[in-house]
Amino acid sequence: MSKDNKKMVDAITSMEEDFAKWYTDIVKKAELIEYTSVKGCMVIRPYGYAIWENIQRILDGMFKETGHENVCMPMFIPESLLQKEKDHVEGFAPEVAWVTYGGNEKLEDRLCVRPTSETLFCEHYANIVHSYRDLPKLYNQWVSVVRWEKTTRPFLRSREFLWQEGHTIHATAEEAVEETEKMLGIYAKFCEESLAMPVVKGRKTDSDKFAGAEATYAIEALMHDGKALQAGTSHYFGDGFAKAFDIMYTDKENKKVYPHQTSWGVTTRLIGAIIMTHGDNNGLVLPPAVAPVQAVIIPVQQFKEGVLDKARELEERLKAHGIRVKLDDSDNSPGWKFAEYEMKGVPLRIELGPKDIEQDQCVMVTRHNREKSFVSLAELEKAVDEKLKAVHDGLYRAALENREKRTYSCLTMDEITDVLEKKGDGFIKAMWCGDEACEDKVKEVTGVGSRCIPFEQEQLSDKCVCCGKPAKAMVYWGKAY
RNA sequence: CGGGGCGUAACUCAGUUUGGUAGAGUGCUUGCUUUGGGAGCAAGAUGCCGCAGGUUCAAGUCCUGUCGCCCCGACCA
Repeated sequence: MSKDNKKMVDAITSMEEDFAKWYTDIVKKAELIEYTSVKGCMVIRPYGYAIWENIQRILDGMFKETGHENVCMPMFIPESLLQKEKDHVEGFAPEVAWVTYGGNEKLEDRLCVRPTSETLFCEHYANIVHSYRDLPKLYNQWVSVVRWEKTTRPFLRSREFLWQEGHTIHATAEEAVEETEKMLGIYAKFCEESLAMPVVKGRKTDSDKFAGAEATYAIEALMHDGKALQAGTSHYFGDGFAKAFDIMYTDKENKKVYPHQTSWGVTTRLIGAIIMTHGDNNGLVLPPAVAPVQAVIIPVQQFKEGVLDKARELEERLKAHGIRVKLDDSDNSPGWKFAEYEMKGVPLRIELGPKDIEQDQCVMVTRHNREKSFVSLAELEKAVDEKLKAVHDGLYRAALENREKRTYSCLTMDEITDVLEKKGDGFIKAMWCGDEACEDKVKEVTGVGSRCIPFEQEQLSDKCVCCGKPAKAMVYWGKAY
């Protein structure tokens, strides 16, 4: 390990020592969350919430650009409504929280706290969709949902979590399929362009489908420890929900027909993905697009005449340039501040002391590689733009490299076991016959489950890795969060 | 839901074996000196020892119960 990369912050457990502890250390020390007295329910603190706000702002813009409108559904679903689609209720019933009393009165029809809102949207669509002229409806909502998880982890699996859920309804199957794919594409684009996180786009196997869906698509990312994380999903429902909820419209030929639906979502889990994709042993590393603070200015010998004034001048210039900038003029030592903002993952640090002012320059250090450079103050704005872009590109490249380094092609079960043992966790590419029994067996024998059937297929062989019968598709396998 | 760990100051933890005045480091407050990688000295403030019962002259410590959290597995965004 080079001098430039050595661990400067002792407060964080190193990821090689204990990845899980490293993760929780970061989440706490970077002040993203605080635990509460209810298991699995966390306080998202200002710094953590600001990341979510940036994610929201960018994604919401992308949704609006593609014609979606925001709505807000109630948080309660009567049990009778949840029951209407058989697969859906079977999938979610084990993890819903129930409201059984209203004040002192026991409720006749108990209410579940929404674990997802398909049923609510369906009830509503049944009321407002009557003619082909009413279609499509492209709705989205930003809300929290509750799923009573047994084991919980901040951002990755909490009992209440924030998300957006898009719910659309279309005249034709083709249109709905197109929507499903389009939204998956938007998620992938967002992950790559805003989170600097490469993802694999693909379809889930039938056993992994959303409860009630005809097809589920997902983007899968590989974390630093070689485990896979589902970063977003998009579902095609066909007309299954429409039939269950009796949603019909009159088409151009004056015939009553069923519409076709989709739903898609990403959650605050994305914050967990950012941590585990880019973070290092000095703390969080944030992609510039969603960093609450993109550049921090740290004055050195700030008590000396003119230093703070100059620092404020830089702050104003960068603000005017549209940079989210913070000047830390607290009386902590510069060294303390360096460590603090590294822990918090601020992409760019700008140091300014008497020596710099004398030479009309400042020092810039990029968080991901700690590269230091001297920049003439005349070029401040231009340099910041370049550095932030360099951080984004550097993060993306490193994440992609990690994924490629940890992606292995295997032709037999023994090869899978062998690779996992010798190289550690990662993505395993292997052929599959399409039989669920084989999928289960791979998981049982090797420990890796199917992540997705990627859109970008490769013909590794013509035989299933498990049974040897003709293969239908190449599948990405991995251990998952 | 199974396995493991833990609840004592804001944080990390010692003290529980063998009952006897509630502790340390960090942080916090104030002052002075410092400032280019978590500064130094001095003075201060901070505790229903998770909760409820019990045993005892006496419980952080022993007994019974209970609540909660963290980690690892199976399931899930």
